Amino acid sequence: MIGRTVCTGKDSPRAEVQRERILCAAQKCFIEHGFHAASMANIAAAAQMSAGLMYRYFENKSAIVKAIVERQLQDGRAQIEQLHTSADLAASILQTYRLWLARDPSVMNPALYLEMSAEATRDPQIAAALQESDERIFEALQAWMARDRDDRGLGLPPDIASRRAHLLMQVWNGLAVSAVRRPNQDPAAMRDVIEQFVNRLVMP
Amino acid sequence: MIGRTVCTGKDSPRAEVQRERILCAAQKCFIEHGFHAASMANIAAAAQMSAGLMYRYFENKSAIVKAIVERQLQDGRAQIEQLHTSADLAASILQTYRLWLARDPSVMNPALYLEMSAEATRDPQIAAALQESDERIFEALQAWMARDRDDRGLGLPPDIASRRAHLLMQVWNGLAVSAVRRPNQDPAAMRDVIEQFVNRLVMP
Amino acid sequence: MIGRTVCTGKDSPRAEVQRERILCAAQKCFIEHGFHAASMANIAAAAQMSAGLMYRYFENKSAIVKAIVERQLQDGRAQIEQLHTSADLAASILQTYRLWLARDPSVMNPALYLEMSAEATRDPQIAAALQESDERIFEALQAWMARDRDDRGLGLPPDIASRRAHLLMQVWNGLAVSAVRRPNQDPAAMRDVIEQFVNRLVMP
Amino acid sequence: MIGRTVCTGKDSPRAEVQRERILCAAQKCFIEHGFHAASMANIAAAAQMSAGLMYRYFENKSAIVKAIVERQLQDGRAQIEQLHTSADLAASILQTYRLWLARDPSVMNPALYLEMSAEATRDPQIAAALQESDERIFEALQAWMARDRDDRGLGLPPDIASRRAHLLMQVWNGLAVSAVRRPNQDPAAMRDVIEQFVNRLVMP
DNA sequence: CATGAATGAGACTTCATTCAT
DNA sequence: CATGAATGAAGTCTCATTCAT
Repeated sequence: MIGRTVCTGKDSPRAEVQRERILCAAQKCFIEHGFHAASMANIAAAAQMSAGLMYRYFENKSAIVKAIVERQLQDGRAQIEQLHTSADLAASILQTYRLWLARDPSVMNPALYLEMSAEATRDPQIAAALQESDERIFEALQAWMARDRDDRGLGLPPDIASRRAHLLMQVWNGLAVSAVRRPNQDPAAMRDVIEQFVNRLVMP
Repeated sequence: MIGRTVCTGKDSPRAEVQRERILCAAQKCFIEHGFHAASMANIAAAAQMSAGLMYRYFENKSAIVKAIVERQLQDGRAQIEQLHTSADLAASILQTYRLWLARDPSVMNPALYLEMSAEATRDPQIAAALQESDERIFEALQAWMARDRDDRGLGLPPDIASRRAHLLMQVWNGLAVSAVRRPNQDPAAMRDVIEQFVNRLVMP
Repeated sequence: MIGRTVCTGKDSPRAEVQRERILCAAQKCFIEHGFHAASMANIAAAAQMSAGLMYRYFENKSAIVKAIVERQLQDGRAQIEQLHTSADLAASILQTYRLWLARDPSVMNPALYLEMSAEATRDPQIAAALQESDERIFEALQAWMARDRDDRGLGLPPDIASRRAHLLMQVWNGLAVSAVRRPNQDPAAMRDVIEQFVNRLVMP
Repeated sequence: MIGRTVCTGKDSPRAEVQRERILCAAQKCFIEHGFHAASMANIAAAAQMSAGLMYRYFENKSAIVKAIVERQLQDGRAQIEQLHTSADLAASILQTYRLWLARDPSVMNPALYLEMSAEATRDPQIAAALQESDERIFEALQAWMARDRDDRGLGLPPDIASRRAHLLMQVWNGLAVSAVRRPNQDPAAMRDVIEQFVNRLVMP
């Protein structure tokens, strides 16, 4: 212990790397099998480690689920933020939809999004996490819509901004459902739908 | 046995009644626990019958899930049909949303809707059922929007009708997600959102 | 259901027989391996049934342990009762000690007796069961010692009866410990010890 | 390395200190959780060292258990020896009982005493250790009772000394059981019981 | 000397499914 | 037709022990 720099413990970089491996594997398994059907053994195999080892980094399976939920929410918020920082809202939404259809692993997975939403009706912790995240999204969208056009906002009156933020969230959610239910849909077919919608959404 | 009408077999009315009991119980259990966490024993208890008996009417648990999925799709289509037979589209959508928030058991359950949508990414049969149902919904909506106003339609040109049918479906899906993720939302708060959306949706 | 007498459920004779099988097996395993080291698989094998089936009759392993504890306490009380209904107390105690040394399965097992006593320091439910049982034993002994000699008692004054009841319990416990720790002891060697003790115990 | 006394190996003072730490921790854990339920991780944490390190000083968990058993036997013998070196036997026994009830960590722990006695029926090594220790205790007690009163003995004839030594051991064991099973007993309530017993025990 | 990450066996428990009654 | 007892596989989780660092 003396004169030697050890680097262990639950906060060590090593531990962080392991947690990361587990979460990557878990995400893959949850997408493939769902939260309940994916087993700890599945995840361990995907993470190339023994099942027991995972319990060094996560208290139990539920903790892994929670962590994945948290991640998905983050990924979702990241995608939403791109919307109102992009010059072309319609193109941005369409791109999101494309990534969902392509099951791009670097963005929120829409199937997980639905599954964790359903799970929220059974698990209060998940429900709370989702609500909080949705709240943050809504506020960010509304703020952006109400902000001055000079300040990269839409310059809408607050009450209209609120309604449109809500509507945008519904459509965003709806597209996530669509991406899951109609995975072979040609995203181009949605281009006009989205453009028309956006045209009216941003209309003063 | 003489003078008595024997009425057995899988298509007897009795069998139909039993299947019905099982499906009612299953729906309740699936809503409460999810497809995977609900056990055959749970369902049997809810249906007030033995677990073994259920296998006389359904090949296995998966068959019950499939049947519930079919039912939910039917319930969903029934709700959608109400939309374009109603005089007031906005009120009708809002009412749908209200029922979802109230977890009214006589209509499609939005949590199940999300869960089975997620499940569709894993089960091709479910995926096919969903796609077909969505297709039918889309066509009905588009037909209604394209039909003459004299004939209780919206009288929109076909390409516009198509886009707006798509958009309506996204919003409908989005509201289902909302009903699950924000179960304590005051439905009245959505009234203006929906009305504004509908105003533009039905605009010639 | 109609016109047929079914006999199932958790209170059926069948269930009682199964519970008995499980408890017999469990007792054997607990004696052989101890409460913790005996596994549900051990018990299932000894009971010649699958491990899962045991959960139809007992909620969990702990419930089996509790049931065995309860049984042992009953067996112990039965042995104690024999003491003061017998004409020859010393012979009766010696016989108890003999049975313990012989590991006679029809009487309280002294090793289990010690193990469950130790377990009582960790499990409040077990502790409560033991205390209650000890209380009943003490009161029975004291009552017997205080009862008139005409009424098959020892005719001792209450305070003396109380002290001697306590002392008898200590020796009884001590012999149980002895039976476990010195299993090869010749019981005859204890005859005089017990007789001398009893002579003075019953002295007016 | 010149001029420095290297002091390693299994017999170094350092090693002895480590073993001591481990045993202290193990005793605490065994008392708290029992031999089986206490984990090596528990013990390591209590000893403030890594789990792996313990294997440098003990071959395995069983070796630690054995060492603790030896310790308890030593502690027990130390308490017994106090009995026949004390002027007042009854007071000495009562004091022992008091310390047991108080769970004083500096004396033999009665719960461990019971647990290891039970374990002796499963583990021949433990059984042998216990028998040998009991033998030594018995002989010491008997010798004391047979020794001349001038030589701080009781001056009893050998055969009587033998019987009374046995009886004393039963009562001693019985009090250990009592301390475990009736932890809330007021020790003063046992005073008269013990005094009466001792009066007759030491009677010529 | 010391760590704690890693493993593999095994513990408890649940559950879909079958089948004798 | 109906039961629920029974099984076996599988799931979650724990833990003694080893070993690279």
